[in-house]
Amino acid sequence: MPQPLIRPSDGELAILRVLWSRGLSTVREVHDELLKEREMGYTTVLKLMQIMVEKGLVTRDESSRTHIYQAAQGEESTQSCLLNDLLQKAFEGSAKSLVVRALSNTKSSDTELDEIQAYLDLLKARKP
Amino acid sequence: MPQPLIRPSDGELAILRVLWSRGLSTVREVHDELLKEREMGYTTVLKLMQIMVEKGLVTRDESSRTHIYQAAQGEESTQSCLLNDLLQKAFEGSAKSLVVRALSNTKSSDTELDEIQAYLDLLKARKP
DNA sequence: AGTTGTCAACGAAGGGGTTCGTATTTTGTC
DNA sequence: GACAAAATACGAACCCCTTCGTTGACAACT
Repeated sequence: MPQPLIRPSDGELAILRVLWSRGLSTVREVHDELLKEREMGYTTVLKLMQIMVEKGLVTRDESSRTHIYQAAQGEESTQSCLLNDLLQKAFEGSAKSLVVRALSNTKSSDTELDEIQAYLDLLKARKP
Repeated sequence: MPQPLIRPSDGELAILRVLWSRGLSTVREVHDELLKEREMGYTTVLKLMQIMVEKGLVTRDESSRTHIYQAAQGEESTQSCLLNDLLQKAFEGSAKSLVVRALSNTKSSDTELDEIQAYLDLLKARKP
C-alpha cells in the first residue's frame, strides 16, 4: 500500500521545507533556519515538530540527547498531495484549468516555458 | 488599486463555488446545493455566509427579508490567489515545478494536453 | 387572531494550529 | 560537586474555522 500522505499545515510545511533542504536536522538547526524568515521562539518549533512526529510527518532518532529529525514523506509526494487538494477544491478537478491559471499568473522565463514544453512532449509521446 | 483578494477557507470556498455557478443566491439555495455533497445544517451555512460578508468575500442585498448573496471576487482571481499561496509555500515560487508536478499527477486527456500546448505557444508568441 | 413555517441573528462549543512560559532532565565546565 | 547551558516535555492560552441550538422577527395560511 502507498504511504498515508498527510496534508501538512502551513507551519508544518515551513519545517518540512527546512528538513528537505538540510536533510537530518536538530530542532535548533531548523529553528535557526526559520529565524531567517521570521521571528519565532525555539519552543514553538520544538512543539510543532513533536506534534509532527505523532502525526507521522517526520521521524526522529532519539538515541542521543539531542534528537535528530528527518522528513517522513518526500517533497514531491507532499507537493502532489497539496496540489490534488487544491485541484479538487478550487478547479473542479481540471488539471488543465489549474495549469493554465498557474501559467497566466506568473511571468515564466523562456527557459522555463521550454522545459514545460519538453515535459508536455514527453507525456504525449508516452501515450499509445 | 487591485482588490484586497482574500484567501478563503475550505468551507468558504465551497460556498463560493455555489455562488459562482448559480449567481445571485439565497442562503437556502446555497444550502440545498451543498446538501448534494455532504450533510450540514442550514444555520451552519448561514453563519459562514454572514462571516463572509464581514470579510468581504461576498456581498448581499438586504432590501427584502430573505437576503440575496453574491460572490465579491471572481473565480479566476480566487484561483490565482490560492495558487500563488501554494506556489510560495510548497514550490519555492517556481511555476515550472508546480506545473510539471500537476501534469505528472493526473492523467490528462490528449485533448487537454493539446489545449495546454496551445496556451504555451500563445505565451511564447507574446514574448519579444 | 392564532398557528405554523421561514429567516436572520446570536452565542456557545469543539477542534486544530500556533505560540510560548515553565518545569525537568541532561550535559558540560569550573 | 556546584553551577550554567541546552534540550525535551508539558500545559495553557489564543485564534480561526466549523458546527449547531436557540431566540426573535416576520410571513403566510386557516
